[in-house]
Amino acid sequence: MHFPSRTSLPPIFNFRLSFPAANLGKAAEQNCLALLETCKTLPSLLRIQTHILKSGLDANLLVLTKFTSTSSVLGYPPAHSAALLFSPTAPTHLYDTFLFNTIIRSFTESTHSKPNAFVYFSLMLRQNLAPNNFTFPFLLKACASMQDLALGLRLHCSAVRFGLGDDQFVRNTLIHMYSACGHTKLARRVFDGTSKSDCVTWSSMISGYVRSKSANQAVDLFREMQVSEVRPDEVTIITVLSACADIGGSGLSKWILSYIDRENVPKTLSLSNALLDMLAKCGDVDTAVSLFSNMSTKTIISYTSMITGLATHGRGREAVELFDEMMNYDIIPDDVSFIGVLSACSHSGMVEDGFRYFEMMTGTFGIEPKIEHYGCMVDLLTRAGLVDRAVDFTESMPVNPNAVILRTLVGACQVHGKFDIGQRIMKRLVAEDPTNVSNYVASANVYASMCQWEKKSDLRLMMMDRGLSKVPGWSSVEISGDVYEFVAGDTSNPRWIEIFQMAGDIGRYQELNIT
DNA sequence: GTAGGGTTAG
Repeated sequence: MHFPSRTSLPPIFNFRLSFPAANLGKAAEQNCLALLETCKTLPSLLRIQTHILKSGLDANLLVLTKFTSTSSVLGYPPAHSAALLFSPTAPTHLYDTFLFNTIIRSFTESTHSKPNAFVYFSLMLRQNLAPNNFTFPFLLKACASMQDLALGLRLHCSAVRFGLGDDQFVRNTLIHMYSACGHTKLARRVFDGTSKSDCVTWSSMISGYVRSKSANQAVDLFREMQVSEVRPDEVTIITVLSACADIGGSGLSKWILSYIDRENVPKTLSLSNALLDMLAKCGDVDTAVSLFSNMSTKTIISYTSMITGLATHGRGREAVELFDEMMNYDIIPDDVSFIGVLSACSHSGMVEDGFRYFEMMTGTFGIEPKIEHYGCMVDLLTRAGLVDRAVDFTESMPVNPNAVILRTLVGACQVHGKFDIGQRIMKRLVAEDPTNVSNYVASANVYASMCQWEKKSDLRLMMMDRGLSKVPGWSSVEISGDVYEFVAGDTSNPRWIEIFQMAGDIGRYQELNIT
């Protein structure tokens, strides 16, 4: 049988097979090999492959090598390379959709070899094997995590061509794929075209809205779901909880809390984590703390949510203590938890502690700092009034500062009267992203505090010249359970009088220091 | 052997 060369593959799926360099520890690798030695049949090999993948190791190279080295059992010819598994001399009667699906899934579950899934998809098509309703969800999921919309669209077409466009699993994964690629509208189109929606269909679309920062739409859709026949499950509730966390509406969060009690939604680890985060983000830190202390198992996510929650409410000392407690329980901190602890230091003026944790991150845990971590450090220094040190730090960073960091610096220069440095960074900021309005606003504030009104209006002209306008800041209030968004002077909402009164009340409470 | 979920600087 003629076997296609890589170059004759359809160009849309023309990926090159690639394997990451050995990314297993030596002990783990030995362990895998020992396990693989015990396989004698294809099903046992597949079982062990699944086991290895579930243990979080990117073991595809090992597994595929094993496919070839167990050739006497499986009937494959010996080969040195995994890519030769499907060599021209391999007995093609062993090829079936199930085998390809298994290989495709193993690649989609790996961290560094996802594109290989598409190589095998191409090979599968070339063998005239029809993909089934298991194949597309695997591929679409890989597509979603690679955020490759073009590829996703082609897969969608392909699924339709194979008569799987209406399959429930395929449709649900399509919704996820489109929203993961940032196209909520396309996701919604698939959602609206679904004749029979199940719980996953609704949850996928709701989480799509949460992902695109449209929490209100997520909640609206959840309300629609309740009218429909479909019952939400634990995952749906977790998704709605994260929408509540984004909105910050306390009535909504109270409602969801009573819903969880009423419907006896089991308080699993994931649900408790989502609940904890929602409570902390909605300002109910004390309830979050008591929930956290009552949790029987706590993961790195539980700790990070709690640390971040404490940090944003100025309880930096407690956040730092919790971080240390976490390490005492042998939970290894990750990059996200370091963002939490660094921001705790920053919000509570703990400069030296911040530097200690920053060094611990690289020194003890070998975590490469990301731009967010550098951002925390710049924030830490500027909040403490150490503007010069912040500027030096920015210049010594191995990565270029992004607009967020530059805006932080410009703001600090304005507050602390470092106008000359401020102006220098300002120019860089506007050059960095000339379409971002907040860059001009940050710069205009510096000129304003220097009373250089002409320069400020020059900036304004430059913005108009480039077709930019300042987006008004909007606020939101909650009146009897509904969250209303409004801008200054906005009377378009039928309840604007109440909104204004409440906004006024909030202002007075602040003046009187009542919360 | 399939799909959706919880933590990320200002």
